[in-house]
Amino acid sequence: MRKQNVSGAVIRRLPRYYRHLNELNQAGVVRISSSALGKSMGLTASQIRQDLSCFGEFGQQGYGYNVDNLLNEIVDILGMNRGHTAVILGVGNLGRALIENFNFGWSGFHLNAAFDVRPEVVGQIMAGTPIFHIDQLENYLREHPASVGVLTVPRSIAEEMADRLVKSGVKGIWNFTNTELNIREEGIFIENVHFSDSLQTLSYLISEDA
Amino acid sequence: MRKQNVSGAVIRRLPRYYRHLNELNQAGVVRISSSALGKSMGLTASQIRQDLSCFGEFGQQGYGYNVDNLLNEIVDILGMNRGHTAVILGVGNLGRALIENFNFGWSGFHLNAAFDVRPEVVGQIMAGTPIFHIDQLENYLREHPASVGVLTVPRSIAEEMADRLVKSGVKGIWNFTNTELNIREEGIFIENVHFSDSLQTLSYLISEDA
DNA sequence: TAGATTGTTAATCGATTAACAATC
DNA sequence: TAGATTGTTAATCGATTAACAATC
Repeated sequence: MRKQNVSGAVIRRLPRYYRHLNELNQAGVVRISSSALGKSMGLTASQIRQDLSCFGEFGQQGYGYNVDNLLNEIVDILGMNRGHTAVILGVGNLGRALIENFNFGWSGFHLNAAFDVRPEVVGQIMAGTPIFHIDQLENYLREHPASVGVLTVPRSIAEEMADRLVKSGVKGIWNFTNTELNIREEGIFIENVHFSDSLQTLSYLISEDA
Repeated sequence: MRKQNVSGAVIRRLPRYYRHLNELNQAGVVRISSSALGKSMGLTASQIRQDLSCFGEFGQQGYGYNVDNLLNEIVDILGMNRGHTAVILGVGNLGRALIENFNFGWSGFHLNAAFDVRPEVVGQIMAGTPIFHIDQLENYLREHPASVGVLTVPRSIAEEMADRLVKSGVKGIWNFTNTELNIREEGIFIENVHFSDSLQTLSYLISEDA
């Protein structure tokens, strides 16, 4: 797998491949051609073959792709089989929603712990996830390293918490705080989930031409 | 404002402009040049001028852009001043997080109501938003049309709920269900917030080359 | 074998960047 | 006026699509 020259556009399509192949797999489909997959996903066959060729040769002439095999390749490409771990900072409504309803395992992650300051939640175990006081963050991460820190704290402390996560060795930050984090450390990746950007895009689309 | 030929890439940058200009405005900055704005946002001056020129001429030679004025233009372009309204379907953890913590007003929306089936929540008023039984959806929307329906229901009923929203006249669906909705009606827009796609992208980035 | 479909190279299309005349 | 900076046209770069020889 050579990932040096892979464009962001290709990377962002990989999770969609994962989702679609998963559905095909569960529906019992054994093989699929790039044109059939493309049709069902709204992509061209060319694009699918081009995308996959960034990572290897997974198909067979005259046959297409074995669904199960390709699914496993995508899992490997996405790094979903590396035993990644996560901790959540901020157990407000959104933090709780992630703890209780989001399936980290489905994306190859294990959620180790969550952190907050509020006495009502600190010490609890929520859907199997222990909640510690934020003061314990550094100690905890020293013992139990996390691949990713999930930021669901208030905007006002986002930057500070992000710094603490990075200092404690996370490789990525999953940022729900609707701020642009100014991390410039080498090799730290930030993935933003900006609800308001998303809603504003929708606003644009539904608004009549003026 | 002519929006026929505006590419998705440009549209997705508009909310970022909104965010940055807002911060500049609050910091008391009165004017800014495309090169200064670009530097602070990590874009080229060319791109900013090119982007804005899709919608009009908002600057002045030798001066740059008036921050307050440009901010208003972006608000108008994004349709944030059209009195858009929203309803939420599904008051689980995520629905509640949006009701209680997400600032719809900041994106130009008013959240009118939410819908669920669970007796514990139906009839409640949550952070000012009334929660009705889903059976009341059509009646309610007939009286109080909504621009957008927010889908925070379980995956299993996502498609069905989306259909009901579309039949009741929403123009857009803000989809948090991690499924691809198969709406093909003319002029209905779907904006997906796929948490797992986002986390898997991060997984790819933090995973070492194999 | 004949038909199907791959991986890859070449062609096209679109988006970003650079350059510059216009002008505040 | 001189300096700065726009809006826009042209050049470059990158991503998508088309074509096709290789081959299962």
